[in-house]
Amino acid sequence: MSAQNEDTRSRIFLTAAELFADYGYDKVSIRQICEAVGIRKPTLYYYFKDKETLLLEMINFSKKVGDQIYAEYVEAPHDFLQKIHGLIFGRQVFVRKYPQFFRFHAMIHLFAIPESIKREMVQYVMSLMQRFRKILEIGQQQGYVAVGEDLDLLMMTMTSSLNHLTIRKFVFHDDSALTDENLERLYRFWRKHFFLDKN
Amino acid sequence: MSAQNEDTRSRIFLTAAELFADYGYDKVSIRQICEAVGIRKPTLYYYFKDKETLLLEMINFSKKVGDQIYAEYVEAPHDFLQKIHGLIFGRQVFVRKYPQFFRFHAMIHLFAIPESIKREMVQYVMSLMQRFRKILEIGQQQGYVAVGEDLDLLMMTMTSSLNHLTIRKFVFHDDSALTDENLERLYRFWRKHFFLDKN
Amino acid sequence: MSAQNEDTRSRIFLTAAELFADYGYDKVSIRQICEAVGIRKPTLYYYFKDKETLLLEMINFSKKVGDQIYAEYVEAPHDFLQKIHGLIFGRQVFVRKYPQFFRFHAMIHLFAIPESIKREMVQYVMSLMQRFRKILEIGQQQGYVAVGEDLDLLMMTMTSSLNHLTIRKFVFHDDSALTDENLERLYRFWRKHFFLDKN
Amino acid sequence: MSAQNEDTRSRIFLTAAELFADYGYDKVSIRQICEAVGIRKPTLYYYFKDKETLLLEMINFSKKVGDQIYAEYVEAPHDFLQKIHGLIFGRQVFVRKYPQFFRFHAMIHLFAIPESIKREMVQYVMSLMQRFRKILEIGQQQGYVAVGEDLDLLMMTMTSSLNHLTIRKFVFHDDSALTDENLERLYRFWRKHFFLDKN
DNA sequence: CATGAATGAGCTTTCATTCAT
DNA sequence: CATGAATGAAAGCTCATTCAT
Repeated sequence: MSAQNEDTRSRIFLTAAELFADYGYDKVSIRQICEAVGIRKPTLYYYFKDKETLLLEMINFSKKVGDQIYAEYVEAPHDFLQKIHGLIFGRQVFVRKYPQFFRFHAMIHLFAIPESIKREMVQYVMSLMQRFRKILEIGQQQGYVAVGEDLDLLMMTMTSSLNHLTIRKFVFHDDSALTDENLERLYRFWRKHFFLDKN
Repeated sequence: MSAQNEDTRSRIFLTAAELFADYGYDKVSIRQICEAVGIRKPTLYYYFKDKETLLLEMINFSKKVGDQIYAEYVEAPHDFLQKIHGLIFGRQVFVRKYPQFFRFHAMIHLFAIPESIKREMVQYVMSLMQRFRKILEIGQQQGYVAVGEDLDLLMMTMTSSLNHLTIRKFVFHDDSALTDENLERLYRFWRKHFFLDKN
Repeated sequence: MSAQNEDTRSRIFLTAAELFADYGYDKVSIRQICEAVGIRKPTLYYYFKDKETLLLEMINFSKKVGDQIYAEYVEAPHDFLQKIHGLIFGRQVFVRKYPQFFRFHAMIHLFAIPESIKREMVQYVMSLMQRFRKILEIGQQQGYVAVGEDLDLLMMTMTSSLNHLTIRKFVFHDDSALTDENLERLYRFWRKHFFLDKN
Repeated sequence: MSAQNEDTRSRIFLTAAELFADYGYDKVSIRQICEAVGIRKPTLYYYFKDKETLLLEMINFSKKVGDQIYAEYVEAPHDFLQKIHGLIFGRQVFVRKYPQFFRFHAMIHLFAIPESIKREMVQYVMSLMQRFRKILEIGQQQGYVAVGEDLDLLMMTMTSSLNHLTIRKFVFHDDSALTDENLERLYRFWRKHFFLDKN
């Protein structure tokens, strides 16, 4: 693959990600993407079989990045509180590394996409939940989470808070939502209400 | 307005609500709505200026019902815990009273809608937040919420949990999410983690 | 159905028949048809679900007319030779009644059409053959066709000659092919070579 | 021209012939041909100026082979009946020698091709007819064909029967149509009905 | 009140073809 | 010899909307 090639391809990729994040998958036409990239329509089809495939490749890229960050910031650390901290701040790493892309990643759940892709996404989110539940079990073993705690509700509460902030930033364009300071506040809130202090 | 008139109008209204909830606002065509209702397109345009107006009227109806229920189940009760209980179970009242419509109400946040409408919706949701924050302040006055508690985060945590369950039911079609039993569990979870027992 | 309606619809129908006959089904675009008729594209789609349906309706009309003529000119007469005469001159009746349409009828076998439609057409032609074979059997009973004659070959020979002339006229634009005089010649040729004189 | 060169060229040639025969000239895209051959599009354009030229070269090849066989099997033999036999079985020689190509040869008349090419083809078919008429005149001289016979109709009848069988095989996929046995039957049918026995 | 008929603008996708390398 | 990259033109089709009746 020549440099030119890679360049055009990834320009399509990133531009489409931004547009999809801004207006939703099917409000964005191929024409719009092409105009934004500065190519003609058949060129886009040279790189991506069709619109759905373009979306799929973006979702897969999203997942890959998300998984990598989750592995590094949540699963790798040994200490439970560090995992929790990583869960919160891993998002910031994503945002900073692929700013345009994170918006896509955050929005993708919200807009109308082909049914088949939607089903796959639901599957994926479910599996993420399972993975996260294991983290909480480790927290219990390490004595940070009370025995008898309702882990499902705890998991849901934490996940939904984080998503809420993300949506507030990217859907409501509320820039105060996802600041480092705010996330630090969230971390303290969780420690205070949900986790035991071991000392 | 004759009875016939009103009937056709509300049949359009309800049918469109269901279709929008099922497939998203702009995946549903005027044609589809008309076919489902059993009328021709100009008839729909007789009752609703255009597709956007139809959506707007549905959103306003949604708000009205939501507000009524909020007033009755959250604002009316004197005791803070009753308010919280009402916050949770008011949704169930909505669901049972206008089943098709609640699905619309829950989904509307998630799909691509005209930008102007979206802005208005964001405004509305913000104002709801403010209203809810007042409830928490009352909780503080009544001694149920700790002095020094981070009310913003508390509010966000609660709101997002409830929304999470709603989405799980209507987007992920997970019927186990929004059962009475589950909501009761959530109520206990909140009481245990967030609210003080006054005795 | 208003008169206007019927008019536009049948103008599309006839214009498309001519164009299809001239250039073949998929060399003719919807745009071309619309321009020729003097309407816009959505109007065509108002009357015909899609291009394939348009073709199908034309084929069915073709069949209907063909069948009627076959019944009247081939099956109705009692005497075998009259049947044969009707077989030949029935075509002329079709040509004169629906001139544009007969061209379509003659060409449809020859051009690329959707596979599903093609299969159905083959079925139909086969069934016509069966019907025609019965005519020859009657000829045998009436003593016009020799006992022991190879009816399959006879049938094939006759059918293919007629088709040949038709193709020569409509594909090769050889106007001398399908004249009354020529058909009369063919009739005599058949009588001389294939049929017994009963006196 | 190198061997490699010739090889690629003829692979394109044969593959295109098969595809054209299967789906028709303009239902087959350059892309499809290239994928089937395993080359990229510009390579095809290196060997053939454009799609029409490719078709033309195929038609010319078709003609050449057809002419050769006609010369050898129809024109070369001295005895009229042998010529007729050759007319019938020459096709089988073609089929066996260039199986993929004969299908193309048989189908080419049937599908939409550029108008200019079509005109040329009609010319060619007409000239074949003239050539064949000469054969029948020889038959008359040799006493196999009755004086006063309508040679045009005879010619047409024979040609169209043969074409009919070919079409039945390649368009209708009726494998029973073009068997040696069937052709032998046809030969006997002709002898019996059209030709005089000289003894 | 309701509809038949019509439309402009737009959609996704594919085509044959070219040019620099 | 062969290809990666690009394109103008056109395909079939659907959309929200309107107007005369």
